[in-house]
Amino acid sequence: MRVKPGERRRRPTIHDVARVAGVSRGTVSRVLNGGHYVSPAAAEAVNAAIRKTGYVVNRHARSLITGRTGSAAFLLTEPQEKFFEDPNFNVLLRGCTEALAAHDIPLLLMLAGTVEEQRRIVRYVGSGHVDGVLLISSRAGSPVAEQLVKAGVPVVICGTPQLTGIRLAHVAADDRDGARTMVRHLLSVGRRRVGIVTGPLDTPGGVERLAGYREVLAEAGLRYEPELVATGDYSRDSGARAAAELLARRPDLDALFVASDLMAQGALAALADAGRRVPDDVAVGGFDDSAAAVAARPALTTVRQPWDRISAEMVRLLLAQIEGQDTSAVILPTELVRRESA
Amino acid sequence: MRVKPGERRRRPTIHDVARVAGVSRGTVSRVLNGGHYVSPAAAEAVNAAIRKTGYVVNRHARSLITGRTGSAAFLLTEPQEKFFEDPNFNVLLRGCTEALAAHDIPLLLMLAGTVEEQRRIVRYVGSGHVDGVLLISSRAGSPVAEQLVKAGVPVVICGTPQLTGIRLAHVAADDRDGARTMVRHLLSVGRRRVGIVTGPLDTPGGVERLAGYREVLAEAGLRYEPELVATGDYSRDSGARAAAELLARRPDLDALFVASDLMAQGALAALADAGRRVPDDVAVGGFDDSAAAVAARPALTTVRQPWDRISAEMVRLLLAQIEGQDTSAVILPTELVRRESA
DNA sequence: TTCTCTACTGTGAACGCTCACAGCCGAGCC
DNA sequence: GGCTCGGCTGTGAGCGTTCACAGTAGAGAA
Repeated sequence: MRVKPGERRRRPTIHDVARVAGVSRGTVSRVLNGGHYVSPAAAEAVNAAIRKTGYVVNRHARSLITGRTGSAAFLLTEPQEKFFEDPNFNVLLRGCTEALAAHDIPLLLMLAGTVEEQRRIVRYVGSGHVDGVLLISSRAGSPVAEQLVKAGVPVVICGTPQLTGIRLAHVAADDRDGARTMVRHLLSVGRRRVGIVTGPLDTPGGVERLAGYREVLAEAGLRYEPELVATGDYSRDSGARAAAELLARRPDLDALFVASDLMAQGALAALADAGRRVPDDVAVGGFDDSAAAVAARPALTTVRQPWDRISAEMVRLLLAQIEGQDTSAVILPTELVRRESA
Repeated sequence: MRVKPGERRRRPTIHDVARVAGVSRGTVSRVLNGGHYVSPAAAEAVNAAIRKTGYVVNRHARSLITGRTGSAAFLLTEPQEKFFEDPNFNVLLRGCTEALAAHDIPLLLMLAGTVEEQRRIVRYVGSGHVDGVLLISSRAGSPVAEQLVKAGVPVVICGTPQLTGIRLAHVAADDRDGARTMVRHLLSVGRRRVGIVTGPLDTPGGVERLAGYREVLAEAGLRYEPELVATGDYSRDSGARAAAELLARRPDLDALFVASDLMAQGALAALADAGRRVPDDVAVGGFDDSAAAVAARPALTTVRQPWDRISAEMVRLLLAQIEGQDTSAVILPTELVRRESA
């Protein structure tokens, strides 16, 4: 609508501003970049000229010389739906957006759910369109990370990356310790037949939480029984299915550690269907402390992942990398949140 | 991680490729842009040199001269949560992503829920970082659209924009006609006391669907009763509240037209709570034909919004605008989808 | 042979900005 | 007065591309 080909008139450049303000390009540029070494009179004239001409910097020209774009990407390498319905995701995205906003850096959400989209995005990002990438993926070691790092793009991963040849900066909660804390809690309230619904076992989070569970059983002198283990995919439905399965295998179950709040919601439903009271008959512990934990009935006792700190650390590491610093991984502690379910 | 300041070696440029391939910059550039007027031998040498050097174009340099970036934005001007839980949103996003992918254009999702973020994003987009913007907002006439258009950025809006001074390209379903179709259907199955749960009345969609409802009542010789009208905000809960309210006011209600499937889900729950059978006691019609319609019990009879065509048209208009063409608005027809609820 | 035409190639000039440098001016010090 | 020094300013170069243009060589027609 509007704007015909020819009509699209040339946007004012720094030259135009300089001419209108009666100063040189250099002075305009200095005003644009902090205003140091500029006399008040000149600064005033430049600002007036900018308003008058409607000047906006051409970021391409600027980026060409500075090598910076002033933006960052939040890259999802799995199908969007999976994330959008995940309560943790929204918290993380908001946290990262705000942390970057403090540096006046816009965050661009990019979706690369298919291999073809991944190629497109890697090419796009690799050719310099953002200063860095926050990579989100439950299978955190996806080849995308490697490709980006090889292309020289600063990358920080959320979660623990799968083992790869190169070291990858990442920020994660201490999954194993969180699981230990929860299982210890379940034992401390007198439970002995503790089942677990794990996340996918091809993800670090899935593996680590199971490992924590096993460690605590061992330390309490309890036997590890594969019969008490079922696996879900972090969705509510899978939690319900897994819980029903455990209940069928071991009707005498008296506690359940579910590796995500969303799955725990499903598990609560399955327990209710089976006529079990929570926490009286079966104590249930979740993981995440997401909105789902509070919404659940009964409200979930869970392990809090410090999403605010995770997003803050991710942004901190990314900015440091952009500055050319060497960054390392950050593992953050979790915290037990007691509610009604255990 | 890795990449120390000095270590960040200069990326190969088109010069390097030219030197390695033993040709000129011009020839390399031609290979990069379609390969016309390049001899097979030269093309081969250039491609080999690109592989050898690991060359990737610098998009800033390219954009500086072409004025294009090869990317587009999907801009949300309302809080993310609102969209992420909306089943329509995912369909629309996916459709736009795919339509643009056919042109090898990556789509960047930008969130501008707060006024401050809107400023940041408008500045970012206005300074040339994307070729065009697909603007999504229920209150489609938000100032963001005007600002972008004034900054010379191609914009296509999803939905009907509020009245503003400037004409805005947009794509929308024919809300009023869809509403008419649904209400006619409810009357055709013998209902006479038809209530309506509208969307917010400060949005075009909310207003238009109500208008369609009134038109059909008039055409059927029925009186319009404000008592039969309640307003929601497109959320499930608001649908339940509105339906309960209508039921309290008019217990003899025999049909309900709910302006979104999600609200209709809520309405179904409220009707069930009130002991009404659907469709026997009360026929219920939704709007959208989203995933919620199929998931509802009973499955919703609804009005299908052609999201696939909407996204395709949005992209078509945007690309046309980017080419400098004048584009107009597109209104697409809806379709009645009969299921169990009416 | 000469001329034209086509396919291809190289070169200089942008694009709009930042950066380094050099220069200017006036104040303060010797 | 001469010197230094700091604040401020203008200028030229260059970032890595694309684009327009000029130019070359070889094939085919006249």
